[in-house]
Amino acid sequence: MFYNKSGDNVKKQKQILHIDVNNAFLSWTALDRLENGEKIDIREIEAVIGGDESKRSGIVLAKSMKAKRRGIYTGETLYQARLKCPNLQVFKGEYKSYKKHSNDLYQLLLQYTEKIERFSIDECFLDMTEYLGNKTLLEVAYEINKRVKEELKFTVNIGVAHNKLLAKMASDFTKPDRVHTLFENEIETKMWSLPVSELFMLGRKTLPKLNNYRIKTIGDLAKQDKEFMIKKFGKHGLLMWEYSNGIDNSEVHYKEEKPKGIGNSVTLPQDVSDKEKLEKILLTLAEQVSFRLRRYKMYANVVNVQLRTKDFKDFSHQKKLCIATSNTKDIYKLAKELLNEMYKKGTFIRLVGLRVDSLVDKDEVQLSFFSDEEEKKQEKLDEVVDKLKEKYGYNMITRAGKLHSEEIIKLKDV
DNA sequence: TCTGGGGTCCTAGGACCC
DNA sequence: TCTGGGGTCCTAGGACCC
Repeated sequence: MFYNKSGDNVKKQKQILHIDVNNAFLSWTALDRLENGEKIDIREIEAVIGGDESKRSGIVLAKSMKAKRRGIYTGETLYQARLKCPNLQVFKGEYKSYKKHSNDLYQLLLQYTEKIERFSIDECFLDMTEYLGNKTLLEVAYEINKRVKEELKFTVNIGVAHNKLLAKMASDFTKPDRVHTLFENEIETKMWSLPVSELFMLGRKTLPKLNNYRIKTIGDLAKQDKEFMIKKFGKHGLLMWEYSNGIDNSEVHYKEEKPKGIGNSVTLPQDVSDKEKLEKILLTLAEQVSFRLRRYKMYANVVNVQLRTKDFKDFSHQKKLCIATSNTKDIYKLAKELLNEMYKKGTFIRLVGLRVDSLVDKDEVQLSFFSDEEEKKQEKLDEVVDKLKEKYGYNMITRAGKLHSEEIIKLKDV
């Protein structure tokens, strides 16, 4: 606690940085290629990282600055991107490599503060409040920006502010390789003139609703009556109103958190209307999901199955398990039930998803005295299979039952 | 549209209980 | 009964993020 001139308690202002890797997947792929002796730096040409069109996942995951200047944006189809840019070069990504580069960045940032929240694979929040020493927040930002460039060979944008929201908004200003401040006295000049769609947590569904109320800029939103926003948009309305006014009291969550749910889903190479096939796919997904669950040493209480039809309609059903479990067989059994109750014969399915929710730590669960022999046997089986998977790689070990679905969906490394 | 996959959080309605 | 009101749990769906 600190004191102002009148002797009142005032909370010390937080000193926050938001680090955002520029065109992360593309930059990191560029580095890997250069390392392998390739001559062309794909950051310097019209290039994107894209999904696999033959697997019906042909979308843009990241783009170079040159591709961006052609109007290509993340999430659009490769087909659309090629129309805008006929010479576009498309490259595949490698998740493992991204993880490594992300860790390299994290290790460098740890030299400045331990209070780092890994917001995604390419974004971090730093709470520098207690770690500035005799430097200013801005000086640290420039130092990090320079060191990342020199030592890690990619560039970052850094937002400098007194809360996470403003730091995040700031890092999104002009790109790449820039440091931007967004302090309270700069909100009006730097943020309020932006289109309201630029505000964090304001998505494509909310934009037209706001436009209906003649709200076009973040400033327009900030000047709305708070109660009006709550009345029209509920909690989300309050959140948007606060964000537009630069209000955010959330902390930097630097302690590693356990997941609240774990899920895997797969877009099928062809639409499927055969329930037996869907069940096989569910078994494959159940193996994947429960393997990840066991790796976290957690149990699930809820199983959720998602289906997407060929015309892109999503359905999901979920159900509580009788007892929390991480058992492949138990999770698959309930998933199959859910599929059976929701699948209408003859419907063409494009995507199948399986996720587990309401996760609890394994050692916080009361072990049942009556867990029967069959259950113990299943646990042992999972344990043995998991060990083999850890040793020889996830895809080396399969169950007989799902062999057929392996022909349909090829698993990636977990 | 030739439209990914992994998450978190919120809302609304129904069941059930007091 | 021509039936109140509030709390909690469960489920389905949707919005948003990277």
